[in-house]
Amino acid sequence: MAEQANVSIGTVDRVIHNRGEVNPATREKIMKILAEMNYQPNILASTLASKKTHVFAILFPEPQSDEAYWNKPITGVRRAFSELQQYGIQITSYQYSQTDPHSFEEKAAEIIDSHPEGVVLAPFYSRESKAFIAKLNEQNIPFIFIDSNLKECNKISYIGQNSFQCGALAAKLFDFSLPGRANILVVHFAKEMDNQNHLVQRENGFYDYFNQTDPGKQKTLHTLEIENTADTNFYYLLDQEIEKLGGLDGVFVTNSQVYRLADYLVERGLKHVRLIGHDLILQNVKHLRSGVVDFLICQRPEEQGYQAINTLFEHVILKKQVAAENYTSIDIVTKENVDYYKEFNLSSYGTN
Amino acid sequence: MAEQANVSIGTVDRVIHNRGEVNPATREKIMKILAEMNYQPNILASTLASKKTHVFAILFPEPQSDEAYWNKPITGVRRAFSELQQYGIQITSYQYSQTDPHSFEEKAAEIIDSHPEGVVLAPFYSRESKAFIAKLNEQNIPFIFIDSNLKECNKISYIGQNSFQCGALAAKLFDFSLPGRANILVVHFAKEMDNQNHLVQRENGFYDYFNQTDPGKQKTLHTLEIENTADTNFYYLLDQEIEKLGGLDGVFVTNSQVYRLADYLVERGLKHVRLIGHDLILQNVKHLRSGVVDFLICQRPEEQGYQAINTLFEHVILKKQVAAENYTSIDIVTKENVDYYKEFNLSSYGTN
DNA sequence: CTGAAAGCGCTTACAG
DNA sequence: CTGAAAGCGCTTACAG
Repeated sequence: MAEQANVSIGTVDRVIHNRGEVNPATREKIMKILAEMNYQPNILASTLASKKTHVFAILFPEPQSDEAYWNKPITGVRRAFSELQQYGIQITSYQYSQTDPHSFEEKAAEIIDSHPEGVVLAPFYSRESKAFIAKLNEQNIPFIFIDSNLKECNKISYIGQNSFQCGALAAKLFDFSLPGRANILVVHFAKEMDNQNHLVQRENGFYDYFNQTDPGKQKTLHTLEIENTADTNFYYLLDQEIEKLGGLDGVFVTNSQVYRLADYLVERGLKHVRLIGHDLILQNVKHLRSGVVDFLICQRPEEQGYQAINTLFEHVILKKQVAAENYTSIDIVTKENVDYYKEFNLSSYGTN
Repeated sequence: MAEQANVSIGTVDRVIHNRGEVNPATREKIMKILAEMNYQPNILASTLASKKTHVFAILFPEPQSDEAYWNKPITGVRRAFSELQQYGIQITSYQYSQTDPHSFEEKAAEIIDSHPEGVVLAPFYSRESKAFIAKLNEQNIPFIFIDSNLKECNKISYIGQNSFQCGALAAKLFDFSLPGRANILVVHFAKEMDNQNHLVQRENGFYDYFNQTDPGKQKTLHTLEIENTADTNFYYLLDQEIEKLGGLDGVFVTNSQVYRLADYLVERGLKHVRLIGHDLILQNVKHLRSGVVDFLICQRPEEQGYQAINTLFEHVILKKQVAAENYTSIDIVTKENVDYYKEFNLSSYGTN
């Protein structure tokens, strides 16, 4: 190593990790030799010697059931953990309610108190997220967004889809399969969405596609917001809407709750309606196989969880440069290829 | 560790790696304690101490150009290498000609002579591949198939698509966008394919779909084999074929050379023809963006290369159980989502 | 058949 | 400001 090439030993370490206490002259000398020999630290030896531990915190929405979407990113986090625990990585998981912004604030405060070395969060509530981010920035804790993005804050990285483009893709698929005149409904199973919300961005992409390609206004588009509760009270809303439109040819549901619309279509015997929605959850797959749902536009949530942790590791431990925006693929899933989108599933890891 | 719990030290190592020379009684005792404490070896320490090196060989077709398909799996191999070289993994790359089975045999012989600890191969020529595999089995060298599969040989794993299902998916997309009567051509840019060949399996899946769903024979299907050379002499073949069919509504090209058919359609001004093919190479993407190609059915070749090496590492070094068939996703790529299928690209690593 | 020693490339107190 | 020593959890010859 550089030590024999020059003088000291632990001094080399001091300059590599610049923990001061080094004569500028010798520092220069060592730096030069390091550069010359293109020194690459051996992380194996390094983590073996320093029995240090690095804790990351994740802050995700609580899954509404065992089959719900938000279980999947956690699976990916676990896989990353299983690979990185040998480097002393620990992960603490925090969950907030999808209907209670206050729970987000509570968990965020807990995270701040625990002083993690990095955070992965899904910024579901944008106001509360911004407050949290301000705190993280104050304390110089690096963070990564997953699933949806917030502009203009110094995140390490965003990992997720381009929501606008998801909407455009859904539009294309309707365009492809519904030639001529058609009534298409866009359904949000959510309430009070602000403009940062990625469901709104999906909607925007959808409308934009037809604005670009359908100057003759062959397609009649309409949007409906339905509160995200588990009941079937929304059926009458749809009945009304369809009557108003004078028939229905297609429905685009902007999130993973498309199965609820599928249930409705089955209940009402509306077999000819093209239905497109998002995400590969069990209930959606059932309706995809039976032909009620035509296409599911999917992300790879396990992959996203896995990548988020890995990216944090690369940034925090390996001090590598990481990409600021990591847009994941927008997958079109049909009955024919659905079997090949089953992501890995692991047994048990102690992610907490 | 177990050492103080009992007696020795290097003896524990001897039983863990069973290099004999251990009294059966003490062996039992140590085994028991190991099990009790659920001993997990520390690979970091292990690879640090034993400055061993593990060499893997890869045997892929030679890319026909800088933009050709077979560059992509190599990129994935490089990425895996960059992560695993710290564990002493080395990779030697061998390439054979896609038009000369003999070159495959030559490279295979070189690999055998080099005594690698594992092999990843694309079994392009099935007869030659079988001979190679027989040798590998003889010498107990584990191997993994990538891209296409060979049944009934004790491979560690297959990593690639289900080709039959790719064909079915292509059929579905035509079915979806060409209602009623239609003439659809299946084009192979290849010659003398045996039945193991994955292009043939794609064709089979395609025909099977319509056999299942089109009892009224609304679709007229026909297959054409065109030798895989770089010229445009095949244009007249297509002209003839179209005349015979009395018009053309769709073409399915079973491999990545769909851009050649796109060139033909542009040249002949056949704008209304639906065109579906395989794989995300530059020339195909160009035609996808311009609207000549409607859908590309894609695999993730970088991902496959990456996974192949990782799987070999897990089997050979980590002694883990690995999945025997690792079917990768069958992605539908359109103009709208193509930007999100650009896989990672790395600068330079010394894979050879 | 089984110890005990040296060393892998680093980090971490601890002397000076 | 800078050495020198001990140790991380393992492996590898080398003695007995």
